[in-house]
Amino acid sequence: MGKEVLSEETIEVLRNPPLQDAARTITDGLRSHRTLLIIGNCRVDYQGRASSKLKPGDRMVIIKRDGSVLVHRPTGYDPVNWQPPGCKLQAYTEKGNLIVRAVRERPRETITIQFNKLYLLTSMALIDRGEFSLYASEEDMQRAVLLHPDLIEEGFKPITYEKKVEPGFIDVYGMDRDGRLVIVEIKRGTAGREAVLQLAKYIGSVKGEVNREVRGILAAPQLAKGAQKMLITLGLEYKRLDPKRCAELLRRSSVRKISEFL
Amino acid sequence: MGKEVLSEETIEVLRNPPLQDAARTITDGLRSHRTLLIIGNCRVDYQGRASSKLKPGDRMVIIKRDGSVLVHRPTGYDPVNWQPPGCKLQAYTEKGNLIVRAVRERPRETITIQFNKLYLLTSMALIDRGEFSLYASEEDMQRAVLLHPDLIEEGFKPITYEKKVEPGFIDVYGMDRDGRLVIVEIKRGTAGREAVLQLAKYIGSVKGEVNREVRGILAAPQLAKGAQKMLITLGLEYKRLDPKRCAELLRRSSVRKISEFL
DNA sequence: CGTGCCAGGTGCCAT
DNA sequence: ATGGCACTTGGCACG
Repeated sequence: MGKEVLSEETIEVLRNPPLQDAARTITDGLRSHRTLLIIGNCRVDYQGRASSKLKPGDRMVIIKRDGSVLVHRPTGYDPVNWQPPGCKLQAYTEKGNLIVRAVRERPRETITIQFNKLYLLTSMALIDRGEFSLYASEEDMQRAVLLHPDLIEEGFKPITYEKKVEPGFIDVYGMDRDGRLVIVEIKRGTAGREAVLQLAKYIGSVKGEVNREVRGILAAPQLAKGAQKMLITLGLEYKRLDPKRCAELLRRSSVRKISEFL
Repeated sequence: MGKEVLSEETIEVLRNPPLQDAARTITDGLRSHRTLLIIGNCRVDYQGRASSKLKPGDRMVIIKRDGSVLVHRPTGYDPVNWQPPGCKLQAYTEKGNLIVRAVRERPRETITIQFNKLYLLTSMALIDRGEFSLYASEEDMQRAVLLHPDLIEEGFKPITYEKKVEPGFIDVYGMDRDGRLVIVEIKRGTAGREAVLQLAKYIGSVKGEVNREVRGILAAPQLAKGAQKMLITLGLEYKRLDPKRCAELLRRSSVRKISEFL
């Protein structure tokens, strides 16, 4: 797989450009579907499902090649104004201002950005084919196990989750098909010796309370080398549990609240 | 009111900077709470409520002065990775890469951005005190109803708004021309089954308290198909209410404070 | 297409 | 801190 590097020519930077020049560069950029970044002082109007007015201030405007538009203030996670992908754009000067207008059909919405000064204009041909993967959180995996106990083993029946014992909280606490107590420790990533130790501590604690056999199962996508040895030594078990599969299972189920399970 | 213009010195632009220089500029920028814009080739890791991996590609990273972080790909409305305001940041080089790490406590979440090449680095002191106003929100609709109760029906008299009952808050609570209690639930978009359910819950709660007839009216611009059926089944009513029209009515009236109505 | 449902939702305001 | 809920929610899956 070759590394792709952007050549210098594919990124154009104008500092404090005259608005006329800016309009031309933006129009060119829009035509060739480049990514545009406009930083300057502007006001913004929005008309659509709702409507809004934003008085002048310094903002960053991102125009992506799929036609999405983001207007960002210097604070906050959310864009103050925006347009989702697929809208039609135009840029021009009018009465000494640079106007950028983005129109979306269905629903009909318009945002109009009016710059009186540009600090920076960047027109870029960014290349991004990097794969993105999102994995479930440990909480999600816990939910999945409660919802589908067979993920641990056939006949497993959860009794509680996050059960408090002396050393901490047991992820899932239940019973196997033969009525033996089972403690499940879930890890989202590769489970190391530390996880095994954690599980062992819980088992010790529970054994001290109930005085009968207690099984311990470490559920994780992968087991570190040293961890396997340790598991065997301590008489504990391992069950492969894939975060991605857990996430899929949850997506299919409509149960959201963890408290609805038991 | 004087117009504020950013002086040229308050915006620093580095093109294709060595990563060492970039790390220094970013660290300085973080300390002085400037807005940072980093464009380059990077991979991103996220660990927190969930976890994610993003393989290398060209991205735009915005670091705002409140500690929010946005990683944007060249397409899409959403940032591929992010951190809400208030997180702790650091930047440094390691093995020839520029690392930017943003950590949030409660919930503990970390994103790590690893650049192998920067195309552009901008450090800015943006000034934005422009007021933002949004019209035709659900709050506007509520205000409009309080100001012009006839929007619901002739003779409707509001008693309270945002009345707290067991399951939540009643948007508008009042009485019809015949002295029957009325609960109004307002939605600014198409009202679905969920909205009907919400209304039904409030009615149940109020009926349990007052032991007399209670009408329920769902006010929204549109009713989803399944919702209509459900409304009829539950003996509830629908009143068309347009957010834009509400905003219009408010503009004509000069009453702004919602507390001045009752 | 509309309708429903999830999101690393985020944000705002209440107790 | 937790709860309730709106959002120009946006996004996706599904009938």
